[in-house]
Amino acid sequence: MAIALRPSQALRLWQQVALHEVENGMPDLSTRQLSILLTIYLDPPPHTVRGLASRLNVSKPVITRALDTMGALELVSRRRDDADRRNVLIGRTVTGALFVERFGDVVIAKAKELPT
Amino acid sequence: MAIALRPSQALRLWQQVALHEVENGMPDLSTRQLSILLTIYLDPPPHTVRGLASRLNVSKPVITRALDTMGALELVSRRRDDADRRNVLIGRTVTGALFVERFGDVVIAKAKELPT
DNA sequence: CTAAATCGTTACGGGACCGTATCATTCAAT
DNA sequence: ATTGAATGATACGGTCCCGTAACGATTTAG
Repeated sequence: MAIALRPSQALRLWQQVALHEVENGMPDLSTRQLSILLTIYLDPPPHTVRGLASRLNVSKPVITRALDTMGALELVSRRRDDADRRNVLIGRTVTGALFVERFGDVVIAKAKELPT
Repeated sequence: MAIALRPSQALRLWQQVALHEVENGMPDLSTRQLSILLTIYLDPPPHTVRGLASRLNVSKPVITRALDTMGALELVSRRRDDADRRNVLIGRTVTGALFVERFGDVVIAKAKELPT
């Protein structure tokens, strides 16, 4: 079933989650980075630079740079595709899985606290 | 009443909203910037640099820089406090109000599309 | 009236990101 | 074998942001 949100609830939910992330010193990911990270963890693999770039309607260097940064944070991994060695397959990491899982828990918790 | 979200719904909602923002070329705000913007528009004024800094548990320059950037985007405004001219009062703008309102609509729309 | 405290901004060196253009590597087709 | 296309990374100049420290302006305290 679909989730029905009123405007004040939708915005308050986003604010509470964002505030929680900032207050707790989580990585200050941009909307782009977050969309890439969540796509990697939610959509079925394989994920490639070109695929993500066209999915998000951005250039390839944007994806490469985001992967550089999130790779340094160990949120995602990169490995060559043995079948076609031009491709880079983007994968999940333990750290990234924990981050995403925890993030989902924060959303759920803040949604539960929303006033009527 | 509280909103009950399952983990897959919570994460999928965030992904869909983030993807929508990126695809449509909206400003690529960081989590910090978003939390500041939403706090200005959702919490009762007055808002000051020091108040936001302590609310978010970050340093004052972080707030100043975020206000610089979002001010250039005309999402927020700054004016001196006549009562105490050390203070800067942070206010809303027409552009910012439209942005926030539209963002809320995106959240609501994506929540409505969530699979059960 | 002077000294301390407060507020927001700026300075600094360093890192991350931008868009565009170009690159090396790899594969596919002739 | 050679050409062409495709993939991801890199180079470039420029902008934004970081954390720390200092700063000017203003208010408050003694």
